[in-house]
Amino acid sequence: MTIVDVAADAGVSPSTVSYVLSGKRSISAETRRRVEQSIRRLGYHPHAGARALASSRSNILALVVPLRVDQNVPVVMQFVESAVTAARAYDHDLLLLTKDEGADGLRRVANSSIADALIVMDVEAADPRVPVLRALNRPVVLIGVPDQPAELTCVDLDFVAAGAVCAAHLADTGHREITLIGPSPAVYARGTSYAGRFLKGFDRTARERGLRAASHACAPSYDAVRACVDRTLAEQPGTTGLVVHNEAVLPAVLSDLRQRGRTVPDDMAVVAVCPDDMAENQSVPLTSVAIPAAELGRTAVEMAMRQLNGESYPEIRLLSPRFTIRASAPGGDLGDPAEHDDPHRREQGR
Amino acid sequence: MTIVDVAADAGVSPSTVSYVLSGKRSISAETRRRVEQSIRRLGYHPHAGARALASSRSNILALVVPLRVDQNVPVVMQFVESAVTAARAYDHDLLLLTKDEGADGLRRVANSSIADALIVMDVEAADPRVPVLRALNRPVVLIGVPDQPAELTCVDLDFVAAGAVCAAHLADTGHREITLIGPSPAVYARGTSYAGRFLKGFDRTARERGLRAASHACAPSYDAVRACVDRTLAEQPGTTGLVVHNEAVLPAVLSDLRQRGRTVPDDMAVVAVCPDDMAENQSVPLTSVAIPAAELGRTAVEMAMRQLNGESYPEIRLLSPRFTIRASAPGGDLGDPAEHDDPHRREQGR
DNA sequence: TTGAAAGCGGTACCAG
DNA sequence: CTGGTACCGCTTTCAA
Repeated sequence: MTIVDVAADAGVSPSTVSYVLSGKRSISAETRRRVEQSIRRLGYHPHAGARALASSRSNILALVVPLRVDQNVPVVMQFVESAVTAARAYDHDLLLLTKDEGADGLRRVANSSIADALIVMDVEAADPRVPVLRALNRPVVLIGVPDQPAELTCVDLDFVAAGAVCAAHLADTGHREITLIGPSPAVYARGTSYAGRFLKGFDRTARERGLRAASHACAPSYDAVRACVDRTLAEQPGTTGLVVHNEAVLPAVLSDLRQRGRTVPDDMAVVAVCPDDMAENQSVPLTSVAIPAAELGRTAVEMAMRQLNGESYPEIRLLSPRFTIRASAPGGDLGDPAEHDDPHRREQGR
Repeated sequence: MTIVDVAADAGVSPSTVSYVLSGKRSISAETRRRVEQSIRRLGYHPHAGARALASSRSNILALVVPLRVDQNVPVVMQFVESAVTAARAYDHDLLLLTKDEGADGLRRVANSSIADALIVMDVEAADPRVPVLRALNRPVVLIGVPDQPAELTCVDLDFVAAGAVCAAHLADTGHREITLIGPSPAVYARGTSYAGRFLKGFDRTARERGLRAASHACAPSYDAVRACVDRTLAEQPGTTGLVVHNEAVLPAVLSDLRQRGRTVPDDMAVVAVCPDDMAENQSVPLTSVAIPAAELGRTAVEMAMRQLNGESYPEIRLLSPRFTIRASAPGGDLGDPAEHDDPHRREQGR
């Protein structure tokens, strides 16, 4: 089944079939009808390789994901799902690469023209892949913001704002001493920028609002969580609010608090940074900043497509956090214990 | 940068360069050295489309995954990770498709020669994609076993054996009344075969060992878990052993039991079906049958490659379950309460 | 509005 | 052991 067969069947030339498919020149209604019918009748699908060779477009986007299972699993999945869906809407497919392939993998995929553009997740502050990507001469979209993003398009959640919103909510609802349970030490060690950016927003807002604030990295295990809470209660026993920026330990934190006899939210308010469905499905529904994985995936694909069409110049887009109040850290208007009420609290979102 | 440039640089013909790359005919050491050096110096990467066109091999495997976030998330991720890694070892890349694309997506990818072979996860009993796959005339590997697998290669965990092992362990350690908390009702509704197969092994073994056994589907929410445990305790109050074949609700089950004041394993033994790292990282380490996601991914790729090389005929391969005893349902030799000891217990694995 | 034909960059057959 | 070259199937320019 080639374009020649279709052309013969429809009684036109191959180029006409090609143009019917691509819409790059006008075709009489009658001709189009005949060609489309032949295509359907014969079950014709253009050969991807031939098309890529002739047009220098593969209609494939490479997606580089951190497939290490150490963290973020549901976030990565949601991201990937929305990215493939968005890509299909632009008639593109997604090729999956792992972070392990490193810079060589990027070069291979780009230089062999397997992919038209690259989307790279989990970008670190001084990511060695960044200079390579810049030299690739192909559209690139980074998820996350490296130290030197020059000339590269980036998109990410505005983690500074997210940290600020979490601290502000606790301040608004009367808490005076709060603690951030952050990502695993490994994340800080790798210099993944979101960890530091979130902390920055958290710290700054806590300071501005006159709160006493601490923060601890926390590995994804029950023992690490226990140690982390131990430390919190020892160093800052007056802590009444926890911000958990680490999806993997959410169940552990809630379970640990329960074992200590601390009720959420009465003895300890908890604000999380995680996908909404995860926040809704804990033992206590969690007040949270949503990680907009789906929106990031869709946006990344759109930015890549725009670059492919030459309609875009480098840009760093930070998505505003969406904050949702649930049971684990109610707003002042939800009838929580009056002693924590604060008449000066702000609006819930931003 | 084309093969002609490399040939000129090395002072040989294009075909020689091609043969150096493919190894399909013998090349003198000296020539090979010169060609390889030119390739490196020029940073040459063969054009994937051109290669696919000429050789009718894209070196791409299509992987169809259930990207709905409703469940299985870590399992799918692990599977995908090991599949990409295995594919790279065979010099192939992975194209990601979602189940949503359905039969049309399979036809598109196969007929346009984007992919050389297809690996399809989450296959249902009467999956409408199965006949389509059979007609595709390309290598296919199914993860899961449909009702009519004729002519198609399948690989999966031996869920019948897995269900049997779980029930047997509880029987071996003295339990007389046990309950299976199964997958979400949606999974049964879709007719995903693993649910029924596990139940079959569980039921049969329970019967053989003279146990009283019940089973309930369970949606992935705290409420559903609570209802499920309520029902278990109401209908069969003597239940002392739970088998949980539903990764999503594991934390909820443990948390619910704790809230009811039931200690694991003393008041209630728990056996899970889940990946090992998940079993190890619950509030109580879980005795479990491992879901061998990584092994499945690797095996699926190997089976696909073997078919591509014409070295294989249709086969259904069921991986034997690997059972690991941890704290939530100790073996008789682990010093658990003596009243549950059973001198006739068998070996732990199979 | 349509057709003819020259590539796109490899592969693999046919020669030598 | 190596070279020459006819394709692979589609896109796109040039002509009509």
